Amino acid sequence: MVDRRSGVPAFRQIAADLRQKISAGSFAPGDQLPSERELTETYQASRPTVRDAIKVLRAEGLVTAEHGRGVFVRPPAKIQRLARNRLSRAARAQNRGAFLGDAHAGGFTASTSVKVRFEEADERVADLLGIEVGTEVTVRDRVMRADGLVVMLAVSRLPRDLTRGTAIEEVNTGPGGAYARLEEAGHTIEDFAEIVGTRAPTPEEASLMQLPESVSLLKITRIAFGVNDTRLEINDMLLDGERFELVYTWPAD
Amino acid sequence: MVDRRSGVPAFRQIAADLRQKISAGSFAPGDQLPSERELTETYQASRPTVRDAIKVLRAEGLVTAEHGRGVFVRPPAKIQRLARNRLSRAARAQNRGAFLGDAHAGGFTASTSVKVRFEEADERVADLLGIEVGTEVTVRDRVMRADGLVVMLAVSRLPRDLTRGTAIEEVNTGPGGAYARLEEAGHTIEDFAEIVGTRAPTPEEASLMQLPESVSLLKITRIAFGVNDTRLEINDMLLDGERFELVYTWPAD
DNA sequence: TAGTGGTCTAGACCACAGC
DNA sequence: CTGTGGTCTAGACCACTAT
Repeated sequence: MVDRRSGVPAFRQIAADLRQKISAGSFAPGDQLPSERELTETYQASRPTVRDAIKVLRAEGLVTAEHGRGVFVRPPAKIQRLARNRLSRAARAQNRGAFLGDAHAGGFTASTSVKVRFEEADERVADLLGIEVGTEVTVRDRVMRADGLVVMLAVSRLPRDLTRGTAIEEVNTGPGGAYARLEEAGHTIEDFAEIVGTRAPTPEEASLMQLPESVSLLKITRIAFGVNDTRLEINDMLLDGERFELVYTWPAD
Repeated sequence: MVDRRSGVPAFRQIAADLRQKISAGSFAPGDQLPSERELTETYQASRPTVRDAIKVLRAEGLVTAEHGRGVFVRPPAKIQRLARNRLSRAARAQNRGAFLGDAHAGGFTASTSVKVRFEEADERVADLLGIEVGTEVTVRDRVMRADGLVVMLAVSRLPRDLTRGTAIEEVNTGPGGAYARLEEAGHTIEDFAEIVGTRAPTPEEASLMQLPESVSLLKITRIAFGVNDTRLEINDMLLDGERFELVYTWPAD
């Protein structure tokens, strides 16, 4: 039950006990936990105290609560590793864009929905692309799904001068994706940079990606460099932090 | 103060109002918020409701609560970018290990505390280091501080065969850090790989890093490769996700 | 000592899911 | 309809900080 004299708050003891039962397999992935009212009996605690315990487990991503249904043990996320060589020309030559290449490697079926629009560069975009604020940019707004679930949001922006007359302004960019079209148009990609951070999802992102609000997102900004430090594209990506790992490799000098 | 008929929970309305006041500057960084008892008066809500609102702001990293003192507005996080060239031999030649090199670049004063111990490789460690389970490994357990605040936890493990008789088994590894000692001992580092993910902190990590429990951590596993795909070191690092961004660059094939 | 946040209780009513 | 989680109340006592 709960040791009232231990100095450890009751809700933490309850959380620890439930956590242990989950990892020991007493509650299997997908199982429903006892209802909050039942747990008040089990642990001889009030309902807010039991709820505080469940809040801890939710923040850890171990369980999800579904209003009107119950609290369920989340299946452990299948980690999908995204390696930097997903951007290789070899992969493009096999007709795949970056995400479809990942899907191929990860063994899941992928689909994307794309919207193309045009906008004027704001300060951040202008700075990253090395252009003037207000310059027209082509925006490709993509939602990636794996086995039907939304796993990634990506917004890429290119100076419109680079995309005019190419399939980059179409929903379907054709074999090899936008990078292949860029290089066909004579804009060779010399280097990539990725800036990786993490943040909590906005409520809209949480519902779109069907995530509990407590899960954190991996935020990646990729910059594609051309010759002479020109910037060809920036791509802002958001991934479910529990489902993805990123792998980077480089030679030691 | 709180619109009871809007359908929006009271604690979210209160959180939104306080958030707005913070971003508008009514409460400046470092300022103390009104006490929970005062806020119950202001918003005509019970104390648990007010506390739920504050919990939201804590989860967002906007405020911190200090027991017995009050709730304070957190200074906005200064993003520190860690670039892959932090591991260059050039930086080591300037007498700095990776973290102190970062500190130098970031303009903050850094300190570390180190504990060295020895243990037998568990399954994960053995797999990553390419050794047998149970092989003795040297463990360097480090806590990094910047301007006094804990910003990073790092645990690196090396096969003990590589470290015997070197300063890697000492608390102070000497100029250039453990990587410099490895190379002096003839173990040239050929490549690095980093696996980047994110997760919630355990309660212990949260208190050690003085973070709200709901903030997410960047989790990095670095592998240092020697010749012929041998593994020289694995380094498990945890960083405050709000304060750090990682930068990786590579040529486009 | 007074004021602060941390924890906890024993209820209440609501919204949602499923039979 | 019943059972679930979501929200909320009006208190209470404790632990910590500062004076």
